[in-house]
Amino acid sequence: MASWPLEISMDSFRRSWDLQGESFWRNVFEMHKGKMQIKNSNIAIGNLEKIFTATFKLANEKGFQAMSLRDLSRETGISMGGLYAYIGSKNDLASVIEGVLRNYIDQVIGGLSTQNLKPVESLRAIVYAEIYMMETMSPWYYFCFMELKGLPREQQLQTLELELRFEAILIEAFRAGVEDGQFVCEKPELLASQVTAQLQQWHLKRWKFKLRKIDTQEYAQFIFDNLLMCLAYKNDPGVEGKTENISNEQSREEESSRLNLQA
Amino acid sequence: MASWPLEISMDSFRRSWDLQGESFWRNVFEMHKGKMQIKNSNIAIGNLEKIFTATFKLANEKGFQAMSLRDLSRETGISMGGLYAYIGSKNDLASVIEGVLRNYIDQVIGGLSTQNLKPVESLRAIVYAEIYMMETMSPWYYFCFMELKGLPREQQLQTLELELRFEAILIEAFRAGVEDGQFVCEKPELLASQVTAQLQQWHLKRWKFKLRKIDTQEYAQFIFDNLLMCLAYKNDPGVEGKTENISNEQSREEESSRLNLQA
DNA sequence: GTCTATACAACGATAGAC
DNA sequence: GTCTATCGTTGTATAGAC
Repeated sequence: MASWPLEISMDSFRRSWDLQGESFWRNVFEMHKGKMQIKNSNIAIGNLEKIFTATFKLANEKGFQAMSLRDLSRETGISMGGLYAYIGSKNDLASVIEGVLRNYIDQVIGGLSTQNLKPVESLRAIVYAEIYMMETMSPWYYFCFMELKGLPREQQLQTLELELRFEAILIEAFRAGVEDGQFVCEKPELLASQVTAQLQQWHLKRWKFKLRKIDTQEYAQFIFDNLLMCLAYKNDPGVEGKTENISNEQSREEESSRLNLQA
Repeated sequence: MASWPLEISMDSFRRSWDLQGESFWRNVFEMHKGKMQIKNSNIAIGNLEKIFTATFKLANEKGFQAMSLRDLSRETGISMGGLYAYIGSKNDLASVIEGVLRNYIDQVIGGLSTQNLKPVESLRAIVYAEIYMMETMSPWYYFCFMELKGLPREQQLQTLELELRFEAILIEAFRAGVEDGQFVCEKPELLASQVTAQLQQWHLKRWKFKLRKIDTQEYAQFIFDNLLMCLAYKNDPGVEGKTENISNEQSREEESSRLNLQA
């Protein structure tokens, strides 16, 4: 699979990682086709996308446990019996979603630590990659955060472990910068958890940023600038100062009778 | 009710706000005794505490929707029929919990804005008050965050509004400091949302801080110090520099067969 | 590969004895 | 004020026709 792009932009990230469109769903299909009865991939992929998308919509409106398979059947247009050709059980559906997301995250952050960048550039790459990843797979992240409790114990533990692994990469970048004399950092673990918290807001508090009209690029830039400030980093003016704000495409409007905390 | 204490410590906060013990539960009883059939307050208060505490335990283990009233009956030792003398319905129970917490938060942050402190001291007061509040009522906060989707639309909106109101208080303190020439702040709204995010971590990611042995005092101090750094605040050395870390009481150990993400 | 029809366990809620 | 017994509903899941 792709490695992490040197150029940092939403578009280049999407090109490198292929996180949407038909080939993305083909990947999802390949990842767990063993668990389903449908063999024809062309038919399966379309319905798989329908089922996952509908699950995100319903689970984000009222929660996965409160969502019934009758709801899911209505939303997808697939009958109750039909659904069971694609999923083993309701709980299995949630497990698969978590598995797919963690698999992708693993690949992305696996590609991060092998870079040979200077500490500042390394941090920039980490922050932007994570924000772009969360932007692209926002419903997946939100679902996994909110429904973690309902998953099997082992998946819960792996999720926590993944978060610690991500923070370890940040901490390593802090350490490298301190060694170079560029950073000052007394509590790297707390600073790393702060960065994680800010990143996760991008899917947890979408309503707030939509309300205040903050776009992806501006948010990533803010996190990065603030992180450097907390590391007491002083950059050479004009060489790699704050970059300009480039407004991205506007997010599509979606109206629904139910309050959607995610969109 | 009490006003916000000038002295900043966990103990003084608890003394001022009375957020635990019997008189706290008496307050909870008074707040919604209209909705329940039991008139004898001495009996009611004890069972009310049992019901709420058990709800937090079960909901934090598997989610409120996944928790059945039969689970709750088993955990509290009160029969199914008996429970309905204390709650109107299952959904009503969740609503009452949210209502009690928001009522207390309203009082605490209501007391914050009327203070006549210098900007730096005002921020310190806000950060510490919120952390102590979250520490004391941690299960309430966690429950309300995770179960917000399941509550009536109006309560969801009020929760979002409360969060914006809290951030408005932060932003006002930033503004006052900028006016005094003590702070530099280009994006007050984003900085405020960052502080909120960090504060909420204290109940959302308890497992992480427990693992890393971070106590309340250290965490609050870290948020405050970092906030001042993001505001480019330069303090007079020796006058109000970073305070020492005073380790608080160790949190009690709790073992359970289920993974508890909150404790 | 998709549907309708159905099994049956578990749920929230209530009535009425004590 | 608390319990046991039970109601009607809704849930997940499956069998078998097409």
